[in-house]
Amino acid sequence: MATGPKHALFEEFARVAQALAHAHRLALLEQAAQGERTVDALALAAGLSVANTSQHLKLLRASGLVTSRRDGKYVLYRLADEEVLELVNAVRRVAERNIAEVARIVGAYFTKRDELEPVSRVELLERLRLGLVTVIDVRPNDEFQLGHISGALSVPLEELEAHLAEFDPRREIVAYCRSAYCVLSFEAVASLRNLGYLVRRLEDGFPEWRASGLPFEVA
Amino acid sequence: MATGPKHALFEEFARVAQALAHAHRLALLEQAAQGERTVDALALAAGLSVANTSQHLKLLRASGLVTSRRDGKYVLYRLADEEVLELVNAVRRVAERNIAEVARIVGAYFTKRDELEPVSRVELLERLRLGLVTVIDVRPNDEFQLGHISGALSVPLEELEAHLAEFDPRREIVAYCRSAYCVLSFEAVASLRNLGYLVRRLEDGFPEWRASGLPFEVA
DNA sequence: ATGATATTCTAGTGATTAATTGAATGATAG
DNA sequence: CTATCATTCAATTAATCACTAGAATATCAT
Repeated sequence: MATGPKHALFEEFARVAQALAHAHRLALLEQAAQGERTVDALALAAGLSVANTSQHLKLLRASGLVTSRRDGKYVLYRLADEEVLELVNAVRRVAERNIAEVARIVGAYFTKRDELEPVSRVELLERLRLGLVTVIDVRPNDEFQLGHISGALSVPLEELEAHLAEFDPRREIVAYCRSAYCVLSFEAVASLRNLGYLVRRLEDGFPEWRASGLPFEVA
Repeated sequence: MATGPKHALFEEFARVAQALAHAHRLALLEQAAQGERTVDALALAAGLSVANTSQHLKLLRASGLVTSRRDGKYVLYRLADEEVLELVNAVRRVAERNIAEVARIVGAYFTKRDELEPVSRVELLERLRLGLVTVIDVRPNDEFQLGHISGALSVPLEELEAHLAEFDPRREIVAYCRSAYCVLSFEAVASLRNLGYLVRRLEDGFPEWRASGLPFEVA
């Protein structure tokens, strides 16, 4: 119907939105936000076949959401830029606020495991500076190595019990993960609370910490 | 494939993105961002049949992007909240930055009409305060009446020539419109430049001005 | 109540498009 | 040359989608 430059632009914007409009692609974006990942790693993390993952990544790249580079045998994908992280979080916020089903899922699963407010990035930074807190990264270790909050311990959720000795029971623990609703940190908080630890979650995840310009380390 | 609460949330987020993934719905959102509009007005503005508009609006409402209320014979739609405006703008920014086709359209059409940087909201506010500038709202008058920048003149693009007498040739003119790539303000700037006026565009549009908490008037 | 106006719903249609897979093809390292 | 990693191709299946027409519903004016 309508033509003209504005309509043409809207069609392009719609393509970007379309790229976001699939649960698998959102999962891939969450992974890619952690750092550069191979197609294989992304496929594994998302539970998809490599071919299918490659197709989805192709679409994400065409829509400007991810970029790739070849490194030897591997092709590494990552978010195109931090705007993409903001975009995905904007979708999340709108859904949280305006869709009843989201509130239901969050209420039924997540708040059951952690009814406390998460720690804000600013607050964590301050408490880190004062040496008041133990920060644990509950993602798998390979994601930790791609980048993590400075001073954090790598404590993959499956190995939580093996690391208990490292925790000072009198210091508060802050657990973080990939993103706002990454299951791992909720599980970690629930387990550690049961064991009597004082523990909270960090708001959002590592990508948001890094995008905020806060101190992080690689490897 | 994957289940669990996270996947369920991703499916909900994908539904929100899906709602954005159509040029007509983006056009409807742009209209709804100006203020409360009737279905009829939205249909007219988007060039769609009323029935079709109603269907799209239903989808937008189910995805939490717009809300509606009945006022007598009419049903009025508006954006659910300002997060939605941010979401749409986040899509726009990602597309601008990462899609070559968008850069091509913008370069081919828009920068031809106005190669100057737009005036920022902060700058306009300051120059308004100092009385240095004439602000013109080039949207149709009904949108002006739904809300406009305090002190702005209603100068619908079609009536531009009839309003020339109101402009002091020595004062700079700032034109604004619905959104970042609203054609009207680009056309207005091009026409007024040809007539020798000093004129620039405001960045983004009225909805962003209002969402920033800057002074506006209704009626 | 009745007619006029505004919006939504139902159902259907035709077209388009999307997701996925397995096999074939490319690219790279050793 | 072979193994590994990734992409592409071809094909299948499924889905969904945009849109319309006409009926149905809601409200207002008289």
